[in-house]
Amino acid sequence: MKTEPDVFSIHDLRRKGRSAWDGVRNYTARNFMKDDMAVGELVLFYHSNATPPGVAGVAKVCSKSYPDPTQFDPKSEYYDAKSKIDAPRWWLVDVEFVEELATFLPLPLLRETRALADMVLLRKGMRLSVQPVSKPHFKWILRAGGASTKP
DNA sequence: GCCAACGTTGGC
DNA sequence: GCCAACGTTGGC
Repeated sequence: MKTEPDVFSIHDLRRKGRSAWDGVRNYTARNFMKDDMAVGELVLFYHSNATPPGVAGVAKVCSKSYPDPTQFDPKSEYYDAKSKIDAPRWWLVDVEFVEELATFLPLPLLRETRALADMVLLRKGMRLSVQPVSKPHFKWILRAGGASTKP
């Protein structure tokens, strides 16, 4: 899951403990949250639009998917007038803090790592803010980042 | 700040 | 259903 650290960083998640992953307004990313993420599943926490960008930590899915409440709030920047209470367009999950990586893994390092050559994150033009990570890639990142989390 | 890549919108 | 125009993401 990608987030801009200026907006919401791994430290913000550690401080809050858990957070609703609201504001996602891309259908493909939404579908992953709505249909594919199970409670207890581990998540890589990626800092985008940072210098450098990279994987900063580990989180965990801690709710089933439910409609993103910000879509119904006219005062929210994520308000969607086309969304109806009985037919929500946008869904999310809650995530909880697991750990910050002992070693931040910057994007250039990931790019030069052969074991990650076919990682979704590294594909040309990939912009999805919620995307799948294969088990081998996940394990490599936990190990390289000095994580204590077991996959 | 630039711009490539991609997604969405809306006219037809 | 097509596709041009536009908006957004996000690395650099």
